[in-house]
This record gives sequence, C-alpha cells and structure tokens, in this order.
Amino acid sequence: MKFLNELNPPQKEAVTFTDGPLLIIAGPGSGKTRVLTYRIAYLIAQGIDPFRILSLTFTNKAAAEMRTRIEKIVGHEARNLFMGTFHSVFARILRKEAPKLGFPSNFTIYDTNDSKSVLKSIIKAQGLDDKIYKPNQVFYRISQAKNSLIGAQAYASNVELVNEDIAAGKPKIAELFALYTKKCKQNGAMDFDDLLVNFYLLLKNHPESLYHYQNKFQYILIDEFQDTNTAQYAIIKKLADRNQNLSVVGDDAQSIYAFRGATITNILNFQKDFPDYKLVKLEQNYRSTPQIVNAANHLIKHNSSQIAKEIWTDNQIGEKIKIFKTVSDNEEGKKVADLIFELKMNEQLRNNEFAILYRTNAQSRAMEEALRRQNIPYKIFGGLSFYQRKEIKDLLAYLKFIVNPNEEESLKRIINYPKRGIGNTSFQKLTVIADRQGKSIWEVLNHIEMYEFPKRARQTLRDFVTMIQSFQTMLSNKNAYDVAAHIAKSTQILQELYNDKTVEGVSKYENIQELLNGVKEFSTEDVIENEDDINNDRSLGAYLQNISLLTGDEKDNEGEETVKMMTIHAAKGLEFPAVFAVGLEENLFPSPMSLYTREDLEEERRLFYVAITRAEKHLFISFANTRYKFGTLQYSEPSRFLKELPETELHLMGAPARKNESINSAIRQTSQSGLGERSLKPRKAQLIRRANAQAPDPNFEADDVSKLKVGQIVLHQRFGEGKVSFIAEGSNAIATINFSQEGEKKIMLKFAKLKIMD
DNA sequence: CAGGATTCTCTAACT
DNA sequence: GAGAATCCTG
Repeated sequence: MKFLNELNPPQKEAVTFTDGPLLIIAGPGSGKTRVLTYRIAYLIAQGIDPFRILSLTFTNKAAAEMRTRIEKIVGHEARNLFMGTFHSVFARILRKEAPKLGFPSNFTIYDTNDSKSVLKSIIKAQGLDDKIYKPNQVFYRISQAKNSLIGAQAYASNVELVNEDIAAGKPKIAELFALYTKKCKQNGAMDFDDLLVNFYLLLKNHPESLYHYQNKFQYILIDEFQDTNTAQYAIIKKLADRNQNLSVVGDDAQSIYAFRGATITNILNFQKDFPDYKLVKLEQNYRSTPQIVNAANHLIKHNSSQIAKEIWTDNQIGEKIKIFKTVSDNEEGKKVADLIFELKMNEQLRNNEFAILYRTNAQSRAMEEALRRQNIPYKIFGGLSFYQRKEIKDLLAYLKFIVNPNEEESLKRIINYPKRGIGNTSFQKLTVIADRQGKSIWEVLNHIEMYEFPKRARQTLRDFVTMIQSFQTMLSNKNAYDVAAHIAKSTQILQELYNDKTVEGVSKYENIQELLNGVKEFSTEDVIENEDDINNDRSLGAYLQNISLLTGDEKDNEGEETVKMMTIHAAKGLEFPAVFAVGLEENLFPSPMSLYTREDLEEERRLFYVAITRAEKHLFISFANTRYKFGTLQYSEPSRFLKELPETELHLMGAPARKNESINSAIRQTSQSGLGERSLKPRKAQLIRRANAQAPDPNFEADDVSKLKVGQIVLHQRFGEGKVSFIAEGSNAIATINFSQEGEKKIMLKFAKLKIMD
C-alpha cells in the first residue's frame, strides 16, 4: 500500500478512515478524485468485496474518469464496483425492480425533450393555451417538485405550491402534473427525475428491497455532494442507514446545480443525520499558480455564506491572469485562436493542454470558426448530443417501440417515418379511439379491423403492425445488433440516407452506421462472471436505457490532441494547463436569468469560480463589446465579476499604459464604446483616434529583419515603437516585442513589417 | 396527404 | 440563427 505515501496528512486521513460517516470538504485542485480513488483502493485492500462498494458521481464524465483511475490502481477488480451517475446506477437497479412499482422492466427513459413533448400534448388535449402553460415552464415546475420528493398528489394538496401557481396565473399545473404522471405510467416511461423518485419509493415502500440494497452496498461514496438534491440525499440516507459507512466529498464553493434542485442544506442535513461523522478538509491546492488561487479566493469572498476554509498553494509563482477585450464575439474567437497559436509556439504547449470555457453552448460557434481558420484541431463537448440528432432519434424510436410498444412518443415518430401514408388524420383518430377504450394505441392498432377506417388507411396500418410484429419476433431470437441493423435496412431508412448525397445526408448516413456500431459493441461486450446480473444485461432494452443517460460524446478522438471546448458546467472536475474563460459580459455571465435573487447570482459567481480554478498555469479572461444574440447584434458591458478579481493578479492585455489607472477603470473605459446615446461621442472620438494610429503610412518602408537581435528598438507600422525582448529561432522565427503603446506582441518575422531604429 | 415556404419562438447550465 | 410550427399549394 505504498500509495499512501503519496498523500498529505488530511488526504491520508480521509483515505484510511474506513468505517463510519465521513464528510470531506475539498477545495478545487486539492486531490479530491485522488482521495476517492485511493479510498476505494484502500477498502479493497482491506478485504472489502468490490461488489459491496457503491460509488456515485454526478456526471458521466466524472464517472468515466473515476473508473479509469481506479482500474489503474486496483486492476480489473474495479469492474465489479457499483459505480456511475446517480441516474445510471438507479436505472440499472430499477430495470430489475420496476415491476414492483407498476412499471415494465423494459421501461423507456424520457429525456427532457420527450417529457416536454408529452406535456405539450397534454396541455393541448386539455384545451389550455400553450402561451400561458409553456411546456418548458410546466416541466420545470414538475421537475422541481419531484426533486424534492413531492408527487402529483402531494403537489395538489400543497397550499404553498398551488398558491404560487395561482399567483402566476397557472392554476392548472397540479392537474397537468397528475395527467403527466398518469401518461408516463401508461407509456411505461420514466423521466430523469422519476429514476430518483421511483428508486426512493422502492426503498420506502418495499422493506425487503431496502434490506437487500442496504446489505448490498456496505460502503457508499458520493462525489460532488454539494450538487445532490433532496431526492438523491433521501436515497443515500436510506441506503447508508444500516451500515453508516457513508463518505461524501464536496465543496460548497463549487455548488452550481441549485437550478436543478441541488441544495447545500444537504451538507447540513448530513451533519444532523450522521452526528458521529468525521470531518476532513482538503485545503491545499496542487493545481494552480498562486495568482489563480488568490484570484479565486478573492472572487468567492463576494458570496455571503460558505463553509470556512482557506485554500492555499505552494506552487511556483506563475504569470498574471490576462484579461482582454475585443470588439465582437468573432474577434474574441480570433484572438483566442491567435493566443493559442502563440502559446503553442512560445511555451511549447500542445493542443490538448488548452480549454475554452463558456457560459452557454451558443458561444462555441465563434470559437469554432476561429480555430478552424487557424487549423487548430478542437473538440466540442456537450451541445447537441449524438443521441439527440434527428436521424438517430428516428432509428432509436423504432428500437424503443419494439421493446416497449405502449410508448406513444416513439410511435408518433415512426408511424409515418419513412413516409407510408399515415398522416395526422389517421393518428388523431387512433388517439381518440385509444382514449375512449382506455387502451394503448398499439392495442387499438392490433385490432384495427374493429374500427372505422378508410380502406386504404386500414391496409397501411395493418402493414405497419405486421412490420413491427416481425421486428418483435426477431428480437426474441436475435441479438440487439442484428435487430437494429435489420430495422435500418428493411424500413429503407438506411437506403434513403444513402441516396442523399448532400453533406448533411452523408453525415446522417454515417451517424446511423455509428449508432449501429454502438449497438454491436454493446450487445457483444464481454460479460463479467459473477452472481450479479444487473451489470450483465446485454439486451436491446438494456442498451436503450444505457444510452438514454448519456449526454453525448464521452469518448475522445483517439490519438488526436485537441483543444477542448465546453460549458463551465461540463468542465467541473477537469483541469487544463491553459484556460480561456470567454464572454465575461453582463447579460451573458452572469446570466440575465440569475439577476432576480441573490442566491442565483451567487450561484453564477460560484460558476465563475469553477471556471477560474480549472486553470493550472495560464488563465485568460475575455469579453466582447458586441455579440450576436438571438440572431441580432447586441452591445454588452463587461461582467460585474471582473471587478471582483484582485487587480494585483491581473494584466489587461494591450492597454494599461497610463499610470495611476486601475485595471478596473481601464476595463470600464474600454467598454464605453457603443452603449447608446450617452456614449456615442466618446466612441466616435475613439474610432478616429484609432483610425489615425492605424492609417498605413504610404512612405513606410520595412527593413530586412533577418538579422534582428534582442534589445533592438523597432518601429512597427501599426503598433508603433517597441523593444525586442525575445526571438524564437526557426524557419518561422517569432520575435517578442514590447510596444510602448500596445504592450507585448509576438510577431512572425516572415511577415513582419518593421523598421529598425538603432 | 406530402412537401415546400414562411412565420414564429426561443435561447442556461446536465441527467 | 436555428428549429419548430404553421400555412399553402399541388
């Protein structure tokens, strides 16, 4: 167990305290993942059966990372651990236990879009105005309730909630909640929240199940505990109740999921519910430079309440945090790409050492274009997931439907795709009949001859039923891949996309192929030899439930090193040598939706804290004066958060020439352009000044710079006078020049137009 | 009923 | 600016 020597005293304490409740407060970069993985390794080394260890994380990415790291230490035994996100672990268990709750074990998992779509039809069917009852908002309301373990019934009798709805002019939400719950049950479907709620109900209402899982999971570890919601905590508490071997790791300063119902009171509840807990604080940051740590500490002090802790580092002094402004979002992208290029040249950084972090996925486009123009390979995480693409959802709908033919959302998708002449009229008719008979549409379809349909429609419907039945038969004697491939072919979906030779068509075809490969991989994967069948289900149903909980491309491009782009939320738990936090503007970051309450604003600040603390050595923060939003150009001001950073650690790029001027006032200055009437004048003046400075001088003659030396004074056509401070030799020699007006620039001598002054 | 054109709406984060 | 919803025409 020599790995214990790699730990500092509090880390070691956290790893070796095996029995009893444990609360670890872990600052950013304090070796939290290391502690969790070593802790598991330590438990196994103590003779604990990995089958008895449950380790829950919050995102797929975190789960995957943890698994690889544990495998590295303990080897293939790691595969026997029960490990994953809350949702995925509970879904796996529910697959076995769902019948106890009145769901089929092949239940379908609804993603947010599915849920909203169901709600939308319900709202319509109730004759309500979907301008008032926006599916989005209704869904959010229901979701919040479920995350607090409030079901439809409890909701309807909760005076406070109902009054809120009445005040908001939406008195029917409780009713919609009930109808939605009923519909999900009819469809044999659970949404994300149901996975938690239903697992909780299993433990609560089925003592034998509670006993079973309490016994099975003797050691429980929870990562990112600050992000758990009421339902998740209630489950953990029940599971750990008997053995009390619950360890949770969290950092209140990194709590960024309150919008989803996560609640920091869970930390307080833990202290109350497990009074004999041991507390360990990990406060030494191994990740970042003192500048970055200091800036982060300084920023987070602006939040009102937090658990007392002092994050410190003895890492080497690094460079200042660099802030820059650009005129537009596109320029911001360009500047980021240029800086990446420079850093690669000058600091020998590699592509995969960079990350660009933003508040919203929409910001990725400007970055993407700029990187592509610079030929810098990149990878975008998140955004529209692979499984959200239309062609994928279409094929998946077939698979979901043959596995669970009561599920009407899938049916809607496939009944007339590819086009087979079953239009809206027929479908509406089917819905009405099904409702009247209290049967599913599928049951109605199976007895189509009993109902009035035009001859032609009846035949098409009958053909559809025959086709689906043939798929179902196939499912009983072939593996998941064979069935999926057969469906793609026999429905002509594959052929149709193959014939489409447009760029999109080709990519869709490839996507379908990739999906099929995924099914193949899953259905032929090795089965682990053990007594546990939850992990060993290779059926189509298991596959579908598995992918419903994936957000997107978890897998990295093999081999290729890329710049990573993602939202700050997605970056939590990750670290990079060089980080660009972009779009630090009012109405973007903090998000305009966060401005109503202090709590929301503080969550935004914690989000910025997370962004900053991802960086190891280089941190760049940028904002743009104008940005395209909703397709129109908008002016923006620098984010209030910029003023909350300590000036001593900042360097405003290309500006702080004047003495006695604080960076904050400089930031404010640079942002004065284009903020409406009031500031139009200075803007014009500024433009003119710049225009003068930049006007190409027709008499300007560049000197031969091949013999340029460090220390020489040069004149640049645009940047003015500067002193050469460094020259990187090579075929693409680059000179670093300190310009008195514009600050430090890196210039490729090949293209440089410089006049040597001495 | 299909397909195309046009209008409208929405824009926070993740499972 | 993109995707969904709606309208319009064959």
